[in-house]
Amino acid sequence: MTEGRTGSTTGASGATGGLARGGLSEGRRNQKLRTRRALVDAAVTLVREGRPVTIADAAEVAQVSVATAYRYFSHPQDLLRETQSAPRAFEAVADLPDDPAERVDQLVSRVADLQLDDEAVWRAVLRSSLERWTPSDAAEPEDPDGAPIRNRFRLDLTRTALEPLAGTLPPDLHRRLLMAVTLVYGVEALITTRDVCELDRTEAKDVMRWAAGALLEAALREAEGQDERG
Amino acid sequence: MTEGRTGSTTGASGATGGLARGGLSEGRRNQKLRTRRALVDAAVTLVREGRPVTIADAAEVAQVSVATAYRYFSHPQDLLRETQSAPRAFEAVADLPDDPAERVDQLVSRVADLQLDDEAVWRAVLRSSLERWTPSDAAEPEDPDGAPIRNRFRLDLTRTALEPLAGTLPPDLHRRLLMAVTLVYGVEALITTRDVCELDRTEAKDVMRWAAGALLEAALREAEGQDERG
DNA sequence: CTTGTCGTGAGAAACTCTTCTCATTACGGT
DNA sequence: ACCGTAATGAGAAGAGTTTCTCACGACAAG
Repeated sequence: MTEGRTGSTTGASGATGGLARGGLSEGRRNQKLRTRRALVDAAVTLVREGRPVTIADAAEVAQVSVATAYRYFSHPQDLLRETQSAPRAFEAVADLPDDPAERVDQLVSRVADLQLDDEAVWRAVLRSSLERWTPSDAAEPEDPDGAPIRNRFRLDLTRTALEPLAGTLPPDLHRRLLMAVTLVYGVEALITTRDVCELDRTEAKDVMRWAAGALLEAALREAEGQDERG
Repeated sequence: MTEGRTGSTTGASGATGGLARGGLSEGRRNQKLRTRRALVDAAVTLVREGRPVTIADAAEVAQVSVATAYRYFSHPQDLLRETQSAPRAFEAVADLPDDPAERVDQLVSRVADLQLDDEAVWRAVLRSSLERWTPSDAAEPEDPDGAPIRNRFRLDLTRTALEPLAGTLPPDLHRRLLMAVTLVYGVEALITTRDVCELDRTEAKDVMRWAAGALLEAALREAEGQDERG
C-alpha cells in the first residue's frame, strides 16, 4: 500500500519544500493566502485575549492543523511580525497639514491613538522584537552586538512629518530633531508612559504631544540662535 | 537502605514547604541568600553571553541542582527581576550639581552610560517586564488592563533631578516635564535609539541628552510666558 | 557527640512545544 | 466534470522544560 503514488509524491522535491517558501507558487496561492491570513488573525486574537502566542494555539484558533501552522511560521515572532501591516501605518502620515508643528502634533496624536487602541498587540510586537533569535543554539552567525531585525517605519514617519524643515534647519540639527522626536512617541514611549509613569491613556498621549512640540520648538530656537551668530 | 529515617523525614510537614516562602527562616538564611545570589548572577552571565535564560541553564551555571533552582525561581522572569538592584541605580543621582539643566544632563548621561555598558541585560529586563504573567492559565485575578508590575525607579530619579524646579514651575507644568524627561532616557529610549534610529552608542546618548535639555528649556520658556501674561 | 531540622541533589514523571511521515483532501487547469 | 498536483490533517516521535518524590548532608541546639 505504500508503493502506488509514493514515487510521484516524493519525487516532487519533498513534501517540506512543497510549500514554496517565498509563497509565490503560482498554483493555489489563494488557499495559501487564506491560511496565512487566518493564522495571523488568530495570533492577534490570542494577544488581545492576553494569552501567550504559540504556533499550536494559533493553529487551534485558526482551525488549522498544527503541522500546517508550522509550515508557515516556525516561530511565534514571525506571526507577530506579520501583524504589522504597512498600509495601516502609513495612514498616520496621510493628509498632514503644512505647518511643521501641526504636522508633528498630528502624527504623534494619530500614532498614539492607533497604539493605545490596540495596546496588547503593540506590546507583544515590541516584546517579540526584543527576543534573541537563539532558541537553543549559541554562536549564531548574526551580529553579536545584539541588534535585532526591526522595521524602521517610525523613523520614516517622523521624517515625513519633518520634511518641511529639511531646508530650514541645518542638516545636523534636523537629524538630531528627527531622532529626538522619534524618541517621544511609538511603542517604547507608550510603555514608558503607561508602565513607568503610570499615566492613563489621555495623559500619556498629552505628554507625547507636548514633548514632541517642545523638541520642535527648541530646535527652531537653536537654529535661530545659530543664524544670528553666524 | 530505604527504611532508616524515612519516617522522621516525611513527618516534617513535607520537603516542599520547607523553604519558608518568605525567605525568613532565621535558621540558615546565609545559605539561602548565597544560593539565591548565585542563581541571579548566573542569569546575568547567561544574558551577557547572549544565551536564553532558563531556570535549568541558570542552575547549571550556578552549580545548583535544577530542583533547587526551581524552588527559588519558578519563572525566568523572576530571575531577571531580581537583577535590578536599588543601590546601583541610586548612584545615578548621587552628587548632582545645583543647576537644573546640569542636573538633568548628568542624570541622563550617567544612566545612558550605565545601560549602554550592559545593554544585553537591560534588554532582557525590559523584555521580561513585558511578559504576561499567564504561562498556561487564562483568567488571572490580575488587572485585565494589562499593566505589569514595574519599578518606578526612573520616575524617582527624574523627580530628584528636577527637584530644584519644584517651586519655580507651575505644578502641572512641572509634572508634565517630569513625565516628558522620563520619556527620553532609560531602557525604552535605549531601544528606540539603537533599534529604530540605528544610532551608535555615542549618538544615542547625545540624542537623549539633547532631548532632555530641550524639554527642560521649553518648560522654562513656557513658565516665563505664563508669568508675563498672568 | 547526638539529634532534629531543613536545604539540597538526583532522577523519574508529566507536560508542552516542535518536527516528521504518510495518507487524504481540495484547488486549478483542461 | 476530470485529473494531477500541492496543501492539509492526524498522530507519533523527539526535544526541552517543569514538577514531583525521596534520600542525603550540613547546620544548630542540647
